Parts: sequence; C-alpha cells; structure tokens
Amino acid sequence: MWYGTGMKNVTIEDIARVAGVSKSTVSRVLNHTAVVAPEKRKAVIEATERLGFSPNVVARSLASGRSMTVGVLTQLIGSPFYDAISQGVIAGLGYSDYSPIFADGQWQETKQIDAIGALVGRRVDGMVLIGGGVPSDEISRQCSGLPTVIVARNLPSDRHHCIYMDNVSGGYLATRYLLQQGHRQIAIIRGLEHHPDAVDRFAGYQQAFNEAGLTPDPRLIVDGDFSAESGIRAVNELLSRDLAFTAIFAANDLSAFGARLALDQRGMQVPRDVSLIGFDDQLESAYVTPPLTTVRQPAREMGRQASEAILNLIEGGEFSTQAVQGELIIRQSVAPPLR
Amino acid sequence: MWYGTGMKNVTIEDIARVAGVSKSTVSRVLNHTAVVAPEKRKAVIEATERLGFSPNVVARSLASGRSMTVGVLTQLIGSPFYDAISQGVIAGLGYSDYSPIFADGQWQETKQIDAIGALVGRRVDGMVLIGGGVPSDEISRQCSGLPTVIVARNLPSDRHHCIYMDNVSGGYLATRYLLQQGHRQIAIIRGLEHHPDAVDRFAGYQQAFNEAGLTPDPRLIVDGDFSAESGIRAVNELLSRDLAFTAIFAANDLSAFGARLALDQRGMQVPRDVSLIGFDDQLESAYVTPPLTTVRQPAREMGRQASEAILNLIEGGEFSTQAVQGELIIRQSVAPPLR
DNA sequence: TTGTAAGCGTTATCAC
DNA sequence: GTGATAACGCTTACAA
Repeated sequence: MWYGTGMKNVTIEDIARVAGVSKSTVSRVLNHTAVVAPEKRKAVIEATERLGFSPNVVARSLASGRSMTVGVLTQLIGSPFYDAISQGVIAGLGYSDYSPIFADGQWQETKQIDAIGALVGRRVDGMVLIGGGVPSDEISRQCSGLPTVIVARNLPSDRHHCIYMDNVSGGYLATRYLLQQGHRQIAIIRGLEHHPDAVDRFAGYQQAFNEAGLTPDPRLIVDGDFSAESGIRAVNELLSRDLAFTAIFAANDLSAFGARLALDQRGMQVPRDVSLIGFDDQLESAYVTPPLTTVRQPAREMGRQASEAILNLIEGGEFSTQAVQGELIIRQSVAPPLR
Repeated sequence: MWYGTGMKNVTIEDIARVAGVSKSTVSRVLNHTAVVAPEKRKAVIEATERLGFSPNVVARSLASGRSMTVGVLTQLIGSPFYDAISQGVIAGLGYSDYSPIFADGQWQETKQIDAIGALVGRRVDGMVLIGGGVPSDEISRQCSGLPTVIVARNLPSDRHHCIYMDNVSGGYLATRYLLQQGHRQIAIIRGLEHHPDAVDRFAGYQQAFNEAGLTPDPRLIVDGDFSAESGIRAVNELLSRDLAFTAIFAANDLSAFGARLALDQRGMQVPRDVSLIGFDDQLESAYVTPPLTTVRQPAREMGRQASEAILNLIEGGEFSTQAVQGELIIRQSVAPPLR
C-alpha cells in the first residue's frame, strides 16, 4: 500500500479566504485570544467545519514556542509498579491539551541521559522522570529552565520536585505489623542491593526492630532483585541454611509471589507455617491464595499527581516535593506464629 | 520556583556564523544530506559542540513535513495485556528516531475518535491503534494517507494492517488440552459479552468440543468481564447452581486468579478438585500456586512488532495483516479429573 | 475589532 | 560544493 500526501492540508489561510477574514482573525477565534465580531466568528467556525480544518500543532508550536507535550522518561523493565506510574501519567494528562511523549531509559544511566536529551530536543514543555538514576546535577543541567517532576525517587536537593514513596515508613509498617502479630524471627528478602527503595525498606525493617528493643537475626537477611524468581531463590536459600523463621517480608509483591511458591513446593503453608508480607499491592495481590497482606504504593495515583504537578508548574505554579505514605493492606497472608 | 527562558537557544544560524558557513551547509552536515568540504564539515561539528547545539525538532518537523513521532492510542484500563503491548511499542521505537506519543481512548468510542483526532493534529507520521472499537470506516477516514497499524484487533477489511491474536485457536488449544486430559464438564468463564476476543475464545471452546464429537453443557457457560472479581463471581455462581464440573477455562489469567481464590475459599483444591486454565500468561501466572496453565499471548512482542511494522510502513514498505498464534503453556493447574 | 507583516528554526529549491 | 531565499503554518506585535 502506498501513502500519498492525500489532498493538500487545509490551513488557516484557506479558512481565512473562505470566511472572508484575515489569518489573524482566524487564529483569534480558534484560540479565544481576542474578541471578534460575532458574524466573522461564525463565518470562521463554519468554514472550519466545512473544510474539516484541524490546526497544525507543529506550526503552532514553532510559532508559540510551546510544544504542548510533556516528556516522560520511563524505565522499561515491565515492573508493575513503574508501569502503573506511566499509566497514571497518561491518564492524568488525558484531559489537558498536553500529550505525553515517552522515552525509555532502561535503567541505564547513559540511555537515560540520551533519552532526556531527545525529549529536550523535542522542546517538551515539561518533563516527568520516573525512577532512574541520572545524577541530580545532570538533571539540573539538561532540564534547566524546564518544569520537571521526578516520580518514585527522592533527590535531596531542593532544586528538584519529587513525588516519592516513603519507603522507610513503608518497611517500618510492614515489619511492625509482623512484630505485633508476635513474630520475632522475621526474614527479609531485600530488593536490588543498592536500589534506594530496597535500602529504605530495609531501614524501616531495622527501625521497627529497634523500636521494639529487638535485634533482627542477620542470617535472616537475604538479597533479591525484586523479581519473582529471586523470591524463590531467597526462600530456598533460607531453607537450606536450616534457620528458623516464622515470617517473611518481601521486597515487593512479585518476590512475595515467588516466595509463596517456593514455600508451597516445600510443603509449607502460608500463613499457617510462615507469614508473608509484600510491598506494592499490585492488582493481582488481592486475588492470590491467600490474598497477600502488603504495603500499598499508590503507583497510578502517583503518576496522576505527577501530571497534575507538571501541568501546574508549566502554568507557572508552585510545587514542593511530596512524600506519599504507604498503607498497610491487611489480608490473609499473615497470622500469629504457631507456638 | 520560576522558569525563565534561560539563555536564548542556539540555532543553526548561530552555528553558521561561528563556523563561517551558511545555514544550508550546517543543515547538510547535520543531516548527512550532501557532501560538504571536510574542513567546513569539521568547523560545523566543532561549533555544534562548543555551543551545545541541539536541533529544534519542531522547526525541523514543520519544514520537512515529518514530525518523527508515532501516535499510540491505548485503552487505559490497566489490563496487563494492553499495558504490555504499550510497553512493547515504546521499546520497539527505542532505537529509532521516532518517539511514541500517547493518547488514551478509555474504551469509549467518542474518546477514541477524539484521541485519534488529537494525534492526527499533531501530524504524527504513523499511528498505532491498540485495541479499541473505532469503526473501520472512521479509522480509514481519520487516518487516510497515514501509515496505521492496529494491534490486538482484527479488522476484516484489507484496507487495514492488523497484528492480532488468533483467539479462536487459542480458545481451541486450551479446551482441547482439557479434553485430552479427560475433562468433559468444562466450565467457561467468558469475557465481556460482546468483546471480540471473548467471543472468539468461546468459539474456540465450542470448536474443540465439536471436534471431539461432544457438546458443552450450556449451564456451564458463565459471563464475566476479564476482571479477577468476575472470576470470583463466576465460580460462586457455578457452585450455587450446584452443577458438576471438573475444569474451568477462564477468559484471562486475571479472572483465573479470581476463580482460583473462590475455589480455595470453598475448600476446593486446584488441580485436585478442579482444573483451571487461563489466557494471557501474564508475568505473575508462573508464580501463583499452583503455577497457572494458560495460553500465552505475546503481548509485549506484539507491541514490538507493531512498532517495527509502522517504521517499515513509514519508510514506504509493505505490511500485511498478521495473526499471531497463542501458545499453550503447561504448568500445574490442570490435572486429569478424579474418577 | 481587524489586518499587515514579521518572526519561529528548519529544510528544500534554486542558481552559481 | 555552497549560499541565497523561499517555503512550512501558525502566533503575535504593531498599526489602523
């Protein structure tokens, strides 16, 4: 199949001619940017409809200096959490005149920097950075003068606008709940070793222990990478070490699923033999067996908030970094330990 | 915080002046569009780097008539399947010079039509329509002359380029497998009543029965809506009707999760008491207990294919509608029925 | 209120 | 090879 240019696109010049007015007048009624005489206004609108005119956004952008787009940098790893944020951004921009334009950072710093560069080259009016690890300075440099919101990441510098989860308190919430239920030997499957979210959740775990005047058993701390597979590995490792534990706090729901499966394969039941708590509250977590107790991260909501923030910043508004708190969602994967 | 215009953007005119050549020459070296003298070429490149020049994509688009963007229409319902397709599209475009720009159709025809209009107004060079229900004629009208690929939907007209799952054969595969395992009373939880995917999978179910010279029990056919909740409802309904069934074919994995949970709550085990098969093979399905037997839809891969197809069409290439076949993924949620 | 005209930053078409 | 110069389609002073 061949794609021709079709008929020549209709421009405001055509409209102007048909309506018997000037280009500027057409522009004015189209943008409600000045009052025009009712009859001319009507003529323009009619011509617009009759000719099936749709304004060329590109030309408009060039002339006005605003592209009506916001750049979104994602990290395409298929993590339910990050995906949900992207979806939230698309949804949040839905009712505005701005469209999101995506680039993929693949969790690799150089790719991320390139991607931001590409977005900047497209003259986006705002930028939403989801996760990623681009250094603060680099962001400042590339996005200087450009409204920018960083989601799911907290950059200490007050130059940046961030919307991030309070992972420390999230980890604390989960662990405290386990402690309250009577657990003392609580294993933790950590996320990626240097990933800030993982580090923070672990800090929350320790904090809960400290507060209770207890010390976690270091042998019960095992590393993972947020994948289901790593949950399986972690449990197998724990079991092979032959250590006693009555509960597991997994880095995220996905690794909790893996842990649950590994436990099941060893004939151990959740929560009868081992209690299990996750982190995220992804869609599926309420429907696995048993429904997973977890800490909810309002991912989609964070994406939505980010788009609101960016829209607001573009309009010249203010925004200050926000930490969103996790919420403990109690379902059925945690029970008091058997004596 | 205030966003100023910063320093004036550097343009090819600045480069031209610094390099001591004309704008045209700058354009030529930047686009490799003609041979220029080595020394001038070098001067341009140096100036480019020294001034930190990055071409204005908007101006380029206006002048060249190509925006280097492809519009992507999604249906933002948070279905893992559709989300994965979007992610695949982003990934597939990653290495090209094209950027995806998203719009949300929300599974509502009017919104979808508006969204396509917005994308067309942005002068996208190509269009990827994921799912949705815009009538064929409307698509032809709005996207006439614009390379367009439709994913996860099959429009019979040969005016369109589609990449879709063969849902009939998928439904057939699942059902035949159940039949082969010895099941005869196979309940089916259908998806949305008039959703083509649901209709097709059901057709496959019937086809497998026919082929085996059997007839499905109509009382074992219950409606759902692809949600986990509907899986729960369906099982409860089935159980309340007090009918005997030894297996369930769920519209998708999510509703299979729901079904599994409802079964569990009634004390019925999978696959001992009831076998269960899903559709999609989403990320989590391999890690629930028991790991779910299902029909894989290569969602991300379809998205990737779509982006390749659109890139190819933009370059003037050909493409013909492709049906991708589902793959039966055998795990542990299906077993022969107890006698 | 309305029209004229000068940009916006490139690419594309010519001559040279 | 290279440089003027005219598009590209719209916004936006600036006049009238």
